Amino acid sequence: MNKINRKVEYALIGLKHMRAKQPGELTSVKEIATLYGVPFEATSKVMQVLASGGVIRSEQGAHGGYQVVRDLNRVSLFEIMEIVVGRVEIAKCLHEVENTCDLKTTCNVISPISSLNRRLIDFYKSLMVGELLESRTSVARTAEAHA
Amino acid sequence: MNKINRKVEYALIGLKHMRAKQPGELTSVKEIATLYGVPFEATSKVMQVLASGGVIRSEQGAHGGYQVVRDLNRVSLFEIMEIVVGRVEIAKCLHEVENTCDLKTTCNVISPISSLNRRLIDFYKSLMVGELLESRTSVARTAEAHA
DNA sequence: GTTAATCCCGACTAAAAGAGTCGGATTTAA
DNA sequence: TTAAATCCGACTCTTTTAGTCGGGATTAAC
Repeated sequence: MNKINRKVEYALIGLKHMRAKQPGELTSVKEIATLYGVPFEATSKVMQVLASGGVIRSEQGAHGGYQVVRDLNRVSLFEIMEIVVGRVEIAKCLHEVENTCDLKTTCNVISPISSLNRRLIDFYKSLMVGELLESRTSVARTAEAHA
Repeated sequence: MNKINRKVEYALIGLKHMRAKQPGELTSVKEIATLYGVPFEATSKVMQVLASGGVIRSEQGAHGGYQVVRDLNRVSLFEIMEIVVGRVEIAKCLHEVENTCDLKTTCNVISPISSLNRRLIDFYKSLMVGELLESRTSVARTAEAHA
């Protein structure tokens, strides 16, 4: 529970890497995959989604690649999560469309859960990716060699 | 992703129900199960865990049941989650014991992720169950009949 | 002391979500 | 034309989540 999605992780890895580049410089998925040891196809798909979400842009063809186009200090983790994994919702009963929870009429915690959901979203919205990627905690037990 | 565990949900349902009772009054799992339509066995197990965690206490035998023993305004959601689902950790690479992430040496986002994890924990720690269970949001689209 | 209601506990099965792979298509610099 | 890259859908494998089952232990009521 509460585990961060692998996709979000790949997104962060990619964003952190691309962010350090010169303006206009492109990064291929291959570059990211070999450098950080992440699976090529999976990472590739995440980049595509980030591109369609407008956070990065792609250039096709040989010598193509990706590049960050938005100011990551103004992109929240919430936005990344919505782009990469879809709706950020803590419980099924909050889902408008396919309302799958069958406790609806009897449940006594819809309000608390929906409240929790709102606060969690606020938390993620307040967290800017740029700032997050800069964090350098002393607790990281293993070196971040390529940072 | 980010979905709240069913177990946590049952815990909240049970706690909210028991909290409204007279001091000393016991609640059986059957009562909760029939009232809110939650599965008996699953809910039962959650209550046992909550009891072993010291949030509620159990009385065995006929006319037995559970009862809240701690001030829920001083019990954080973090505590409940740790009791009910175990370690609150956002990524495998943060897990000391079974360190399953194989990107460790190359990963460039350990610090950000561990930072995120800490903030999320702080968020959950700051959220008191008592206060949460009182929330009555206007957005709850379906009535909470038995509240 | 028997019964019925309750908590207690481990093992099991089924369903859903997560993670990754594969095949092939499209685009474009060289 | 070729090679390097993005693009995309379908598929499998694994892990997690959710729930069930069978039986055991405790205790109030009769």
